[in-house]
Amino acid sequence: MVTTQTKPYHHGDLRQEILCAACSLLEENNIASLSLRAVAKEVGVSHTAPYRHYKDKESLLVDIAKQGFDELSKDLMGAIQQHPDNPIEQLREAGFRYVNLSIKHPQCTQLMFGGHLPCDDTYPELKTSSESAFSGLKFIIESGQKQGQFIDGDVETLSLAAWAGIHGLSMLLISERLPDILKIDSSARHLTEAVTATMLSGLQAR
Amino acid sequence: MVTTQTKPYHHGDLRQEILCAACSLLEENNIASLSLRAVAKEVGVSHTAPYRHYKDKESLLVDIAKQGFDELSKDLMGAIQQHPDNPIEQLREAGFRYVNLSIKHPQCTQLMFGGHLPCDDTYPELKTSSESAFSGLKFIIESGQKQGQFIDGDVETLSLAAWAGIHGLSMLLISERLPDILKIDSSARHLTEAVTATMLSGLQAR
DNA sequence: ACATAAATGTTGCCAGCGTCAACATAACTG
DNA sequence: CAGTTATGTTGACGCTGGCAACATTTATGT
Repeated sequence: MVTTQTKPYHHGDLRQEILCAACSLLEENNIASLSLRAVAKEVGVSHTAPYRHYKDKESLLVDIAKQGFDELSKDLMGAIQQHPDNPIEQLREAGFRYVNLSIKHPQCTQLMFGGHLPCDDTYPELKTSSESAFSGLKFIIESGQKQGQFIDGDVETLSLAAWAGIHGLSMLLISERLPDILKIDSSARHLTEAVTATMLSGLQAR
Repeated sequence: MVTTQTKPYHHGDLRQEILCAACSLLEENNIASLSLRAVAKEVGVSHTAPYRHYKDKESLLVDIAKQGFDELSKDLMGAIQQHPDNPIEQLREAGFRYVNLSIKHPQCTQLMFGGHLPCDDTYPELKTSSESAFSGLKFIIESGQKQGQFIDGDVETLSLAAWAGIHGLSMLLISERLPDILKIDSSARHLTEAVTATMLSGLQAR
């Protein structure tokens, strides 16, 4: 009787609207200054309406972060599909996508990795989403090892090495703590190329 | 006439005590839940006393972060001195120290890199301290290039590649977002060794 | 159909926070 | 020793996250 199948009672899909507005407001400012009340006002509901859809502020933040991890997973899968059977190019492309996504949603990235959320099993769905992203990288490393293009060694550990390089660059770029000289002389793409190349060189069998 | 030379008026070096207490409380919980009022209570002064020494809460956070960068710089310098004229071992040791410091002060590390503070020229002393830490890494890379142990290339860019790898590992470790399997099977030291080795392999001339 | 329960949204309230203004006191300076 | 400055306190303000009580809309059972 309604347009979408899950359109609830009064407002329309308020949970989704809250999530969406929260993402916008988050990127417009930063995590610290994101208030549940501002989100409610943005959507046009009372300041306690969000509590009908999220237990507390943290639950909303978790949902935002989960969305970020899912988008990251999708991007990494895209990188794999873009270069079938070519782990080297897959890893290079994955690096670009990882960095690009971080730059596109810096505040969300900080939320995902900045220690703002508990990482134990309080939110199992968040853990699932984040580990799914990591498994994309693992797949690339494993493929490369099978094809003899990457060095042998524990898959988890080598994947972590690759992840660390890309992740570190992303975090440094959005932390804006890089020396000016790097910001002036080099674009993010150029720096990503350089970092990825170094990493690949360390991973490749020879 | 007094025990230390800079003991001011009523309290004793209140600024230092506030800074110290803030660091403790920060690591006991997290950035979000660190309140100026709690710091004041911890030190035993009224809730506005800190404003005589810090313009606002952010200024205090900046001071904490600056202290973190200075400690990092010192640690990296120590790594250089520990292995004179051996850039490879210097870089390996620097990696260990970087990761260890992050694990020792995870909340402070998040404060330093988590996008909680403005990174423009609002706080020049913070920028100075953070760039000083980076220059330690640059020195190692440059030495290695001069000795022919590291590949040629732009020093800034190669240093960034090294920094990214170490930094990424540190951030992933303290974000506690690593898959369980890595936490169970591997100690932080083991993971650091692996990541550093991969990075070194990518940097070394052959 | 209609009564009842469940889901959803609002109003009002509370404590805690950062911060400011006004005031109080201690230390330095002439 | 008077006056200025540095330091600390009290009280207030608006904002925040969150709870309780209430209102309204939708779903459900008979």
